[in-house]
Amino acid sequence: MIKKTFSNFSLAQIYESGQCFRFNRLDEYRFELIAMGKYLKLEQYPNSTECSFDCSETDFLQIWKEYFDLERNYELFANNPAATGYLKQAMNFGWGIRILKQDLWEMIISFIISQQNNIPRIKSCIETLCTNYGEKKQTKDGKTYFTFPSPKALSQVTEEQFRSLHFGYRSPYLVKTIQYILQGEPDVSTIKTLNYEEAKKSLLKLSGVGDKVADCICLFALHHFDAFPIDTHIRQILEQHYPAGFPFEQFSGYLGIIQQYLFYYHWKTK
DNA sequence: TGACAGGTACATG
DNA sequence: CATGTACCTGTC
Repeated sequence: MIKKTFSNFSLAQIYESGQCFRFNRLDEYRFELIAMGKYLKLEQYPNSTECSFDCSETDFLQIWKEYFDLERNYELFANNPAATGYLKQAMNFGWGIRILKQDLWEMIISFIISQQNNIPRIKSCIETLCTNYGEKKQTKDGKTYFTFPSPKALSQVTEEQFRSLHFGYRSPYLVKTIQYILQGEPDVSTIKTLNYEEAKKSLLKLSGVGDKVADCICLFALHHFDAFPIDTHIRQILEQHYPAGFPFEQFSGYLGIIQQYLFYYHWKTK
């Protein structure tokens, strides 16, 4: 266990913000995460700035520091004078949210599954994928877990098989997208080098990826902070609280974080 | 029972 | 281009 201290960092809020589907709560202050081929246990007592990572110092520095976006100063955003009213409340409420930097391939598949779907079912679908097609591994405590399946592993799955695993109408989207990516059209490693607009354009070529899913992928995998995914919740917020229009231009460079504050606040207070 | 859940593809005008 | 609609499935 290594312990680190941060400001603007809350495991509970990150967990509840719903950006990661393989982040689970074990009890009030303990969480588990399966990501980047690893199993990570985390602990943070309520209202504590200290967080424990059950991993080596090397893994912390090479993987988790970037994954949890720990180098970024989230305080700066709160000091924007344009942050007033509902947004100000949302920022104060979600003070500990970080934008995770998750695996691109995993986010493409996960957010295709996420459409017209609720979080428990999204999670269950993804776990089904992992247990059926992921790599079986063991933690140092002997606990079994499954990594997120590779493109090659998923290329064997037919539409009928996806349907039998309860993916519903998303099944053909998955089959096509997996095929496109395996053929390198678009090329996933190239997408990582593109700017926001180009990356989004590229992602929109995939089947089952529309405006909202593309923005989620841009934000949660590529860290394009100008991506502002508009889903049903955000649409409601904009209609209710910003009928004259939301001042997007005031938050250039961190619109994605603003989106998460708004989403989380609305989600938790609905 | 039917609406709804972090939408998208496809068909029309 | 903009609007309308079908679509799997589980839960309340």
